Amino acid sequence: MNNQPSKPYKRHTVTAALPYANGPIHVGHLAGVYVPADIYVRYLRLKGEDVIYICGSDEHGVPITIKARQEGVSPQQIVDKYHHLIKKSFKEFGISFDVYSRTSAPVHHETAASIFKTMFEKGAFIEKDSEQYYDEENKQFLADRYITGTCPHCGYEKAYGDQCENCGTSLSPDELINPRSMLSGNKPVLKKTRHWYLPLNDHEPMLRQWILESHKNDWKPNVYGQCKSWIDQGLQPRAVTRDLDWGVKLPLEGTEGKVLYVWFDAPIGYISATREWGEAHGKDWEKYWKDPESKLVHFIGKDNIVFHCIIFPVMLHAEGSYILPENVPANEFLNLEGDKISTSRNWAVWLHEYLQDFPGKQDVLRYVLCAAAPETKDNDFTWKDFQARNNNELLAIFGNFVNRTLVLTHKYFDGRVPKAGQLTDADREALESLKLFPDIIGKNIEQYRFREALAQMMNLARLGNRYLTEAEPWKIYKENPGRVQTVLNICLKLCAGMALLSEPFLPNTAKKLQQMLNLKARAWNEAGQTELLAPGHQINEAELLFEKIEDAQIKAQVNKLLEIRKNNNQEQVTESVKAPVNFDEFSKMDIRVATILEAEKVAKTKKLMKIRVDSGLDQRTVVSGIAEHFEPEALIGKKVLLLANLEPRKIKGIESHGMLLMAGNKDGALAFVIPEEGFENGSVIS
RNA sequence: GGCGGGGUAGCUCAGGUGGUUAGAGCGUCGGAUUCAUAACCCGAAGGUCACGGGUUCAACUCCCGUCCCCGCUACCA
Repeated sequence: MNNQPSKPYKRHTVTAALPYANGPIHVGHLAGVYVPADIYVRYLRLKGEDVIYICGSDEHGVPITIKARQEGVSPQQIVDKYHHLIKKSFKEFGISFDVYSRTSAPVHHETAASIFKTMFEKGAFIEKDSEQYYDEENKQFLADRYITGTCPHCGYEKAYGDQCENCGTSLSPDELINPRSMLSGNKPVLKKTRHWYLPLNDHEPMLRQWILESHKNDWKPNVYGQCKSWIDQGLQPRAVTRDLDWGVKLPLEGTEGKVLYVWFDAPIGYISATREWGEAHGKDWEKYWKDPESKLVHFIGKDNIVFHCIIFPVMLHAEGSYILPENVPANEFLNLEGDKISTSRNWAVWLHEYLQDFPGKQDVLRYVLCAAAPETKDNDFTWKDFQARNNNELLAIFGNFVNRTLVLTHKYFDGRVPKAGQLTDADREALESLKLFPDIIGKNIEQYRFREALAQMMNLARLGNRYLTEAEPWKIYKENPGRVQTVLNICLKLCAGMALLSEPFLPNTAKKLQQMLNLKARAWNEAGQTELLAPGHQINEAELLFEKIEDAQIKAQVNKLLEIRKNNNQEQVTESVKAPVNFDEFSKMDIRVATILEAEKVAKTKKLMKIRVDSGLDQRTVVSGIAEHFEPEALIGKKVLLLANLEPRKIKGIESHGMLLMAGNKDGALAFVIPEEGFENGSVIS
């Protein structure tokens, strides 16, 4: 990460991951992607660089069509709702996109279709036919999520084609017993369909050279390692089309009902957004994507590494005229109060709610999220930490130094910048240190070390506090007002430096401070210079930059989360009640007491145990997913309940005849279920 | 199970081609101070650098093994 190639770039193309338009933005998104990217581009702008910051809503894909169905509205209505909510909250929060577009925009459909077409004409795809479930009444192929049926594992009747919500198992549609189309309720039929695949494997030499060799030292370890892992495991062709009516239509004859797979069209959204910006501002957008002197950087979360480091670059490379990203600084995940953030479980701090609950405190959240950004490993957001960082750092160190300086300037010199006299060693030291900060902070930002950059920015304020305290102007004013002039002159210079250097991190605070100092906006490199404020310059009234956040406010937020946690636990209980069965259905089950004779772990699995049982009728082999909970030796001789007439099934090459019945609690622990006294093998449960 | 990332003070994190007393911020405790939103400033306590082996004159830093957390992946009848 340290050896930045010193290639000179003429311009910067910075993208932030497109938020999926099926929910609002939360602190995890901000800390991982939008805040770091925003700091980066604000810094580049202050350096006078040519930079464009691109984002937009990702609005295609099956989950949005599902959500639309559930709510009885069109997919467009869903994405409209979230697109506007997201766009508005970003704007209010101060994420300074040059353009925030959306993938349902006509310019995106055109761009994505055209890129597909170019690739198609260059022979970048392979075509393959396969059989997929089709709803004859609605005349359409069914996405995995649109097929429902009985879960082959737990018997839950409303399992989806990709996952059973009851037992959490991931499925494929052909595993479902008695599959039904969610559109018509009919039994779907298998029908042949044609799809286009991107042969990622053909591009392996390019990826090896580009990532493994030329970016070995400047990509983050998590990103580089993940890419290496994927490349070494061998890449597979990946379908780029789907049978769906929500998305970018294929620009080929005779392909009605087919759209680009969402992962293919989404990253192209960066390009179409740039095009939209270029057309609106009369700028040549293509330079930002095609000129090798443009530096392309993708800010994303770790879940997106493969798309931005492998798949999208392969697309760009196959298209032929595009540049590849110079870096992809992916962050890890942010947890909330110890638990994973979850949109569906409402376990999140939502940006639009934060903006309501803490009006005018955008910079506080920016500060906290940057200081605790998950740069090298997952991190935890807590309200207590939020409060502490505001009260003990922003307010006590940054705000306090500015306030002390301005109050003293007004008190002694009527708000006019005093003239510096003879400099002492301490004075010179302070000014020398100030000069170093633009470079120190800037270098850290350029290397995507935002936490360290922010800490350095705060060190400038610490330096100011120490200098001021040691100089003690309030003590010496009477006998030596000339000395006080020099001290405050230097303190004001430090404040002026802070007013510029804090801008990428705390843009609203920086602006406020610049207004208080009556300072015109300057370039980044001027921050270290000492003549920003001329003697005699009139400054404005001192206002507080930050206010204390009281315990009550924090308590309210914590309580809100506790309430959500409580609701989630209750919902889990009610949701897991299965559909009613009648007695006949129940009596089909042949459940018997059995004894475990042998048990061994199945090789190369985490959960599977191969178990030999005596069922009273016979001895048989059962494969059971309990290996995480028990040691094989501990099982031998144990009495268990056996579902004896479950259809045999091969698991990992082993034929399993039946199923062991276990009790499982909400923590995921398992326990045996057996008769109280030693009933003999074969005893029937009814 | 495979692959990747991580495991360093109460909390959030730095660090090192191996080399004297392992660093910072916040928190805690003590002192000093009053210009300042009980804030600032000074000082202290606090770490077997996940665990076990090995290489070495010397390892937190290199090698092997184990455990734990996160992600991808296989798998869950």
